[in-house]
Amino acid sequence: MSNKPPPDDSRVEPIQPLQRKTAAVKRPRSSGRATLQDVALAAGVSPITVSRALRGERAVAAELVERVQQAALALGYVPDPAARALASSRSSHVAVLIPLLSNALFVDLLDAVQRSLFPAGFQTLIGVTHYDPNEEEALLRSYLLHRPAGLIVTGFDRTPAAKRLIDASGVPCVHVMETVAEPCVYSVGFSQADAGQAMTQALLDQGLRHIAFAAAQLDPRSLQRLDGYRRALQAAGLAAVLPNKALEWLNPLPSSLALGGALFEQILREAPQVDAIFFNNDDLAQGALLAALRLGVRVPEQVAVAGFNDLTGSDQMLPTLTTVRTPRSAIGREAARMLMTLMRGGSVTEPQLDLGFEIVRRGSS
Amino acid sequence: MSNKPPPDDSRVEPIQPLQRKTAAVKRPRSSGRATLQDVALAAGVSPITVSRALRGERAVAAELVERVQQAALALGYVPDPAARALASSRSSHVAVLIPLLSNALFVDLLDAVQRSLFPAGFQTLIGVTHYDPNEEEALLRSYLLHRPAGLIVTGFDRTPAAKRLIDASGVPCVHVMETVAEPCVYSVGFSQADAGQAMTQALLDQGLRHIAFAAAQLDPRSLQRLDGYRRALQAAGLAAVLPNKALEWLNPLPSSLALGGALFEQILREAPQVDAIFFNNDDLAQGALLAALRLGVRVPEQVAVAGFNDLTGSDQMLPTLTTVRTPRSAIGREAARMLMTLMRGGSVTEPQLDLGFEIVRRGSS
DNA sequence: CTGAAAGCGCTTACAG
DNA sequence: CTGAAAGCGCTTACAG
Repeated sequence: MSNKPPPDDSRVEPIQPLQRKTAAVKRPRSSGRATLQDVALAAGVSPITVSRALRGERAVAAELVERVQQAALALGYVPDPAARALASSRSSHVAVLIPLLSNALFVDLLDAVQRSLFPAGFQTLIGVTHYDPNEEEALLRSYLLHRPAGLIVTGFDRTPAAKRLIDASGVPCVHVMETVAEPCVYSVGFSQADAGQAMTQALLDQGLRHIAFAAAQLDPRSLQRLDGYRRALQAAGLAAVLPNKALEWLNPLPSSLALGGALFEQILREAPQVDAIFFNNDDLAQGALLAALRLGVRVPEQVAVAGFNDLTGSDQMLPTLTTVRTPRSAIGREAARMLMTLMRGGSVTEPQLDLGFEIVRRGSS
Repeated sequence: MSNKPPPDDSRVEPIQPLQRKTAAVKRPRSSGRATLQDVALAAGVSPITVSRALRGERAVAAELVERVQQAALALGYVPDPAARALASSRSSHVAVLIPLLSNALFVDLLDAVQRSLFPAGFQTLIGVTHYDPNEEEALLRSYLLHRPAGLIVTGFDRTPAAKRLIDASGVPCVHVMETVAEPCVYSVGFSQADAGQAMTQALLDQGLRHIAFAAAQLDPRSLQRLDGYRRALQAAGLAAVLPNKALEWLNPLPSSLALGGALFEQILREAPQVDAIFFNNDDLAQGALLAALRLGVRVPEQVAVAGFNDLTGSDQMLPTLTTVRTPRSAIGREAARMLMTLMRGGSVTEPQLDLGFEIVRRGSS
């Protein structure tokens, strides 16, 4: 645990003059940690061989690998991430860009990513974009300076400059939450539009006919769900009966329980014929259910309510909330797995991974 | 190459002009980014001066600073974090260790930390300990290898080994959520015990006498709140009337709406004399309010309910939830500020920063 | 399959 | 106040 022996620079000093106890002379800058050099010395090989043996790169004689690993273990050697990053111009960081930390959806995603990446030796750098492409571009610019080993970004809605930054960096990148059929683009998610359509269809199948769609934030994925909603109405021949617009409440404010309650009241007031409301996110729907309790509106008898994502608490509401369960944990896990393959230089058999969704019918519809 | 390589070991060669200017025939490994060198060349100074001018370290002639900054700007120079970390054995990362990502409390904290640190050029590395000191120790071990510039950890409950790791690393460390009066320990938080006592006292002041305390997770801060609860009862002379134990429901499971509902039912069943329940976290209390609706128990007439933290949604419940508002965003912001002072080598005037709390009386009590 | 050399882009430590 | 030298601990690129 003491300082490692000074490097054996056989200087030109055959005759060692007095032992000038070099107390302050040449203080080592080293951190005291075992280095590649130390392991090499102990194993009786060159540092490069140690490097290769430990990384499992190229062919190294099995016997040497064994010896190196033993030495590394004995010395408690752990590679220095900074040195490695400098030499290879690639760090052990994975930057993850998500819109928001206050939406449980992304927290679940993040948690899953982290759980997969950390044990593999990757550190997660989290960037919050607040749904703003310009903020995302700035984050990207900043994180790319750190030469991340990989990148996970949310969706496909970004500035052209941001796209160029990603491409030019050559850093492997996986897109999450949506999938898109484009060559050389990796994505893990599900079809937001199909999910929106399926939920709407489920309400239609119950015999509901005046189905409103209420969304907040209005990010790209919200609008895709809206598309799905419209498709379902159209397919049911209802789009002609009532102009869609009359049944769509689109609010750009951030999603919240309070906003959901406000939207609920507004819809009942402005469109009393509505017999179901499909909220674009569970927090809105939960807020609506609470508002219904407050107002004495009976759900689902008077109006049915459905949400999206199956967030925590939705199964506790009164009534329990019908919703679309989205596989964000699986998305995080699979995205991490795909990214690791890419970072290793491997090839991915299924570059567009669709993990689907599930309609969860509960008490509110 | 053409030059004869010098004798393998510098045996005895005091005289050696040695002008091995290796021509740059080789392919450059450089990334193409502007380097310190480039800026130095452009500004007509040495690289060290550029380094110092840009970091604002030591005294550099104002005129040179100006010139260097211009050159850096013109070349779009941005320091390489890896090189900087390797040379200085200190990265631009700040590791933040929190128990959970699924508790909104910590998400708020994290968000505030990130907002303060990122603009100052620090990257946040997030570690989730799941309330497990051993997991925390492992994370610490791993993150410390990256030579973080700073550390933010939650509370004071950690393994002795983890404490030693922090101390030995010499990395500035700020503790959040609690404060403790110990020399050389930096903390930003509030008194969890005082908050527990104040909430209990507020219920007592309303004339409630059979106040139950219900907690999940049972992490150190939960238990401190329990202490405060006991102090309040004792001060009111109620501890003697009823043995405390009969009014305490302590469940080690993770906090959740569902668990809150279950605890609520259990308490009403097992202790019908209870006229108020103080839940250790808002999610439990919210679950209790939903259970009350389900069961037809009138809150607060039949039993009052109080929570802790004032999480999102508590003001939307039916009835709205009485709770303790905790300053986690301010804690994150101030912890980041304190840490930045420490990382700069500055001294902190108030090493134990108590940010207080606030009782929020609403409909449930 | 293995290694000597060079270099990644900074900062430290020492001198002047 | 400024700089030449050395070095941080790895990997790349080239040879053999």
